[in-house]
Amino acid sequence: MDVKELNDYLTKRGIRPSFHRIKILEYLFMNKTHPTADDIYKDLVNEIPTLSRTTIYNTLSLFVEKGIVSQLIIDEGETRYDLSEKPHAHFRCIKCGRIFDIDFDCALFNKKFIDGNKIIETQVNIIGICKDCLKKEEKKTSLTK
Amino acid sequence: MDVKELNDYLTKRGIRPSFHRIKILEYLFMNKTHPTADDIYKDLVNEIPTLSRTTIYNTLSLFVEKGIVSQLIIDEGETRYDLSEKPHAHFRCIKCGRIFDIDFDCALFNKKFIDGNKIIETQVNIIGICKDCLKKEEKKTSLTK
DNA sequence: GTATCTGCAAAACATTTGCAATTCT
DNA sequence: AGAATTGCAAATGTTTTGCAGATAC
Repeated sequence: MDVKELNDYLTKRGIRPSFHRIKILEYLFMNKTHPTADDIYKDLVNEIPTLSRTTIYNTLSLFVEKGIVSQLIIDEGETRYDLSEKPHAHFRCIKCGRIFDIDFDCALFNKKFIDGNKIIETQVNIIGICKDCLKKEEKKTSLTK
Repeated sequence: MDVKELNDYLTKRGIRPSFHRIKILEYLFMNKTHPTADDIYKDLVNEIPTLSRTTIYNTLSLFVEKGIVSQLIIDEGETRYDLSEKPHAHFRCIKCGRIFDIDFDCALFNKKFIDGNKIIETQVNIIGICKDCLKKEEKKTSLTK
């Protein structure tokens, strides 16, 4: 996505395309790693030295409000952000801290109601040990033996 | 559950049953409302005036470590605590803020692995508007008309 | 009497807010 | 000019930490 496309992407969704907003949106398109506000800040501040955290927070909450970004509450103490795409599950590894998408289609994703309660969004968070960290543990164990 | 039972409950799980620990465990058995650390503190401090938040945090993390309590990450900025029972989904109402259990059996609850990644725990969080708040909204709408 | 438990006060975080400065039209 | 956007600095709220005092075995 080039700047013109990002510009249109925002305009179409009723968001004025300022320089910062385009940069943050571009970051989200390029880094589908469920970054925290601080992750985004730390990376972008190299490019835009005058950038402030407040702008990151302002922009992200605007994006959430307009529905182009969704909040992922999976860690204690910090919120992660994700471009809104088709619903999927998230896996968080307790060893390496990585969070990645899992292509799992929960029966709830298509439901509008459950027990009379209206569903807006369903988040499926899987906590565990990822493939890569499992391999590392295996190696350690076999060396110890 | 009386004090003796709570005492045994802790002892069996390798936790020394201090007065505070029993009180906090009792609270969790009696209030299955997914309280925050602060909820527990505010209620118990009436009974135990010298109680400190630190003790609540210490005790809860001990309980989590020993597996008798699980952490529920569903709200921004605060962790909720739950007696570990059979896996179920949680519903959070964005109007009234209430969080309650939903008896939904996600296919992931019984899985040990997904895509080669080891599953420790799966949390299913449904965000929406609860039955009661929907009714209130209906009333308002019909009055406005 | 030594280890454990508790609690205060301070620190450490992420996030929000008030307001002033800047930018855009 | 007037509205929207940005950014600093302070405030807020939750949780953690260091350490001292109390309690238990």
